[in-house]
Amino acid sequence: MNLKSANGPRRDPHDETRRQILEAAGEVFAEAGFGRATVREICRRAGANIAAVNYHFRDKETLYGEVLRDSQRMAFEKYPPLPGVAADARPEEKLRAFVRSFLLRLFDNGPITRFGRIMSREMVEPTGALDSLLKERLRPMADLLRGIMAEILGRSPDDEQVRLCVFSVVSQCVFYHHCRTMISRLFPEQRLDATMVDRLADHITGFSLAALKHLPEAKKSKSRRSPPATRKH
Amino acid sequence: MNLKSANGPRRDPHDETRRQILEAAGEVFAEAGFGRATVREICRRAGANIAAVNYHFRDKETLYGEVLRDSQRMAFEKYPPLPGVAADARPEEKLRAFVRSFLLRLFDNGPITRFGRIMSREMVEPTGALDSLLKERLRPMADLLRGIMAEILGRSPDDEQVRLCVFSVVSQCVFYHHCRTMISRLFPEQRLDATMVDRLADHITGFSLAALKHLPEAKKSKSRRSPPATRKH
DNA sequence: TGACATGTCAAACAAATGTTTTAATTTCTT
DNA sequence: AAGAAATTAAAACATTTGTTTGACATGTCA
Repeated sequence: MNLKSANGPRRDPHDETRRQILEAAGEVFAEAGFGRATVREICRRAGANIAAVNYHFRDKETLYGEVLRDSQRMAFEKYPPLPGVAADARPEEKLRAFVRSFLLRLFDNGPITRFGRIMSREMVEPTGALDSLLKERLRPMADLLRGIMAEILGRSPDDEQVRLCVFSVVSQCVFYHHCRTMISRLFPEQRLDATMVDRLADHITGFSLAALKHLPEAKKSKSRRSPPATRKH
Repeated sequence: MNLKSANGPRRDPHDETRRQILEAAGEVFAEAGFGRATVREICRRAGANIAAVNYHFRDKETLYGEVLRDSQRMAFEKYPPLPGVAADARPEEKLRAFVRSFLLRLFDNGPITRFGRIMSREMVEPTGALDSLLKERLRPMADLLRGIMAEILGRSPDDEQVRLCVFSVVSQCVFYHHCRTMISRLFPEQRLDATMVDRLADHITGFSLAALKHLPEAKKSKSRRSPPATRKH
């Protein structure tokens, strides 16, 4: 009888091969994407046999799922959405922290970069591994930002303008990472790494807050929010 | 001697197979990307033999290049960057037209959709076919928008803030198309098709112009820190 | 008509890939 | 230490892929 196929291999603390495969898979998937990545290359970098992937993980797809889960967890552990921001802080401050963390999550050097790389590909051709990530991480993130935006605008989180403004902020955050090859070619003077994060965060929050404060008035659909002025003055 | 490999096959006007392969290849490349697309599927949809791709085009890669060139030409013929805008029009009006055309180019129904789909993939994993497109189309577009933005801001086109604002506008345009699978899942109420283009264009231009008009004054080359947000250092 | 270029087709080729198999080896338990 | 379980290793398997080959068909023009 084959225990592996039923319960998977034992998770010994000294299971080194499995860990190294996960590490190597992170690199390869981030560089080549799921389709172009090969288990042979993963095993080569892990110093393991070709059969190791199918033994320690069920198949390539399951391995990919674990890689995505792992890199996502690392990224959000190091860069939570609102690091050290008081719950009652001004929404403008929350927005700035949110944008900064977002950018850092994408431009951090080291293994965390994988998360951004893999996510970029998931946007274009999503895999099944995206579903759980969406529920666990992305939806709470979206709700959080929607709440911040609603507070700044003095509107309901379900308002259409709030949703569009969420898009406007998020789009600026993902753009620099997602389109970085195009940016580098069209604007070689634009640096795109962790050292630029603060400057980019300054611009994005400055640009967005200027827009949010002076947006042309649109009809409020179902405004159920009382304090209309979180204004500074 | 084989003339095909030297000069390519004759371009007879009644060369139907070649045209149908180009058409089918457009579909398949847009749906699956260069890597996942197979010449067998392309030939099947074109009703042609498997050898047809290598006969009429040199190989899969050359075919991809012609598809990209074709779809790009169609997209910009139907939606030029500034359709019917006078050269001396106000920059705000130019910006609105630019954004609208940008969105239409991505969300047009029909064969033009392919351009957006293929470009999305080129962002994540660029191929050699991107180079010529970049020089011919994208750089002029970028320069055009940079000029508009410089005029609105009253700054030099080479100013860093101008560049960052270009990014802020372009990012909002590409976002809805590039991240449409994510948007659909997180915000099912958000429609994403040609019927939404006008509304999206209104929001993007409104948001961006509000920001541009009320941007906090930045020095020419130094970043600024306005709010009392820094806690760590 | 007959040579010739051009296009089409079925088949095969060569390389790559995920996975499985089967045996050897290591590790753990008793 | 002995047997069982877990892990590793080499090889092979089954597909899929882009590409090529060689035969055949078709149209053109002397």
